[in-house]
Amino acid sequence: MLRMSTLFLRTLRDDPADAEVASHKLLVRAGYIRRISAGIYSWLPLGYITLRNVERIIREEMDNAGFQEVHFPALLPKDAYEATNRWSEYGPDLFRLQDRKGGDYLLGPTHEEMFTLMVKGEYSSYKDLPLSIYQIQTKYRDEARPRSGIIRGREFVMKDSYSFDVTDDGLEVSYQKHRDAYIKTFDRLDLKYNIVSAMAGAMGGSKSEEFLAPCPTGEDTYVLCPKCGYAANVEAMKTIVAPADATGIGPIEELDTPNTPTIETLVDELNKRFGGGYTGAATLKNVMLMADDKAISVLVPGDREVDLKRVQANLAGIKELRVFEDEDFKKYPSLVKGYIGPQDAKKNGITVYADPRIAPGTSWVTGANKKDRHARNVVAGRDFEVDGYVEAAEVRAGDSCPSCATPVVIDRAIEIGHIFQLGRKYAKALDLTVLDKDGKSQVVTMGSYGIGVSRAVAAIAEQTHDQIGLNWPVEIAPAKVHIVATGKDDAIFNFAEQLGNDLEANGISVMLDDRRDPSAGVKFKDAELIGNPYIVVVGKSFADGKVELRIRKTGEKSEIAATQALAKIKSYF
RNA sequence: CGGGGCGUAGCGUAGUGGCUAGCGCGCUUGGUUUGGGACCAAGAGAUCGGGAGUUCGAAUCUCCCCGCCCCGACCA
Repeated sequence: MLRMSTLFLRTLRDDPADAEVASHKLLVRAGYIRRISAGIYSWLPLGYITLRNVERIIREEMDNAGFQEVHFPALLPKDAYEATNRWSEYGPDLFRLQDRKGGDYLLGPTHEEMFTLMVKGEYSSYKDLPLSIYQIQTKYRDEARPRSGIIRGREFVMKDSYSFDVTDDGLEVSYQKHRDAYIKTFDRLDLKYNIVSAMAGAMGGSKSEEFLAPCPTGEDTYVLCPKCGYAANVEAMKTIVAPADATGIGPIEELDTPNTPTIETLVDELNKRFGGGYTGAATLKNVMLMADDKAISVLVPGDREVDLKRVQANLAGIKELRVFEDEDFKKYPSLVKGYIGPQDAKKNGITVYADPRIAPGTSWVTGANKKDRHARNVVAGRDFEVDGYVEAAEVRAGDSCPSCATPVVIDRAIEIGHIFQLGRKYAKALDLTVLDKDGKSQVVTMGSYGIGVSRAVAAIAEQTHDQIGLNWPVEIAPAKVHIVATGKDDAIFNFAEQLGNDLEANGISVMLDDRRDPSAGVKFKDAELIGNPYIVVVGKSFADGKVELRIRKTGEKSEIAATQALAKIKSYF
């Protein structure tokens, strides 16, 4: 039983000055966490109990799914990370340090390498697979910008699992098992979430889905179809456009368009000249990009910006992608800034990628590759060829759902889980092979699956809190029942103590406010701030043999005979 | 890394060159209170982020450094 008279806890009346989001403010005010440094937090008793409750649920669901728990150090030698190139590729996000002999070490940001090596050390036969193992570990990433309290820290707790299979089909099965386990886990954590398709990105591999907990303060944006439920990360959103019929469209017509280097000026000029009807969407924008020192051109409708993240996520193997700078234009003198069109791209040897909206047969107004000149009736596939289609244009609310064409909405969320089919990248790099039935060596295929444990605490707080404080689900709260004893009558405190003991004897965790000094108001405010789901007030009506029951979530209050309290509360669980 | 803001007691803050750095919360002691963050009285608690400089005099002005927050870039 948590007795508030001795609990290591100080609640704060004011919001901390360095907190912006609700979970951060409330977790600090209610005495769950304290900041140590940017993105690094300590857990006080209430916070640590809550964190362990979340861990417990995750652990139970992983164990139920047949995954086995192991544990790695956070402090690791660099060797394995050199084999997969991540010692250099991970860049400044990696916490690096040296031992007294000058040997290089790191604080693990994620543990694919170590798990791969662990399995390599023990197993060498197809008969041993499939295997899924996991750990709950503190991870370290020297984030460029930690933010939002515990939502994005430099030290955080993660549950990471890894699956090992011989075949692609086996990987698919392991992946589905994890997906199912995640659904059970997040349901038990009482989180609202969407499963969205994502891009595998830096982790390598193919299929990937994110579990996103919708929340206005979340830092991920994703696309959601209100009708069919299609959900996708913005990078992974697909654009479906039917090819157009260009048979009636006349030949290219070059126009004298002085001083129209931007889409706005061009549209104004076109409308002046042709009596209206032109919008930015009718123009074709040629955005020049540098992709790892290679110049590429990306075509998007003029009313949309290029989303670099989408381009990068959809073009395999590009490490760095940036827009052209003046220096780059100097290297390509034939490109007339503001008047570039795709018609001459072949001459310039530039690879042209187009957003799917630039479908074959669509007709555009675009640059004529001469200063102050544009061209209209420029038809894709007739007047220019594209080397490839790539999702490039920014995604907007109202864009068509790729599966049912309903206008989608864009929502914000916290990423609480991410599951990947990694494939053989790590196994190959670290030479994890098993012998198959025929005695032939096979490279193992892997999946990797993460849940942000400490982040989940914040996400739950974000989704459940209200104006007056935290408001935990029963399984997460520091205690299921919060007993508030008010007044100064010893009989009240004795009864509260007895009720607490009885509840605990029945397996119901209790926090007891047995402080003698604070006024009733202070105790009520604290109870509400701390956010345990059931509050029992033993106070002024105790003289009439009654106590008050409150349900934190609904605000519902009721009086009940003190002698009935135990039975009544037991019936809640 | 670019832009913006901030750093004064455990927390929230006032203080734009002047005397002993002020207030609220919290904390200690005594008293009065006791169902919605009580009241009275007396206290403890601050090298004003650090260093250098300007000045008769610096929390306050200048320079350098450090730290924190927000937006962006970046990021399982």
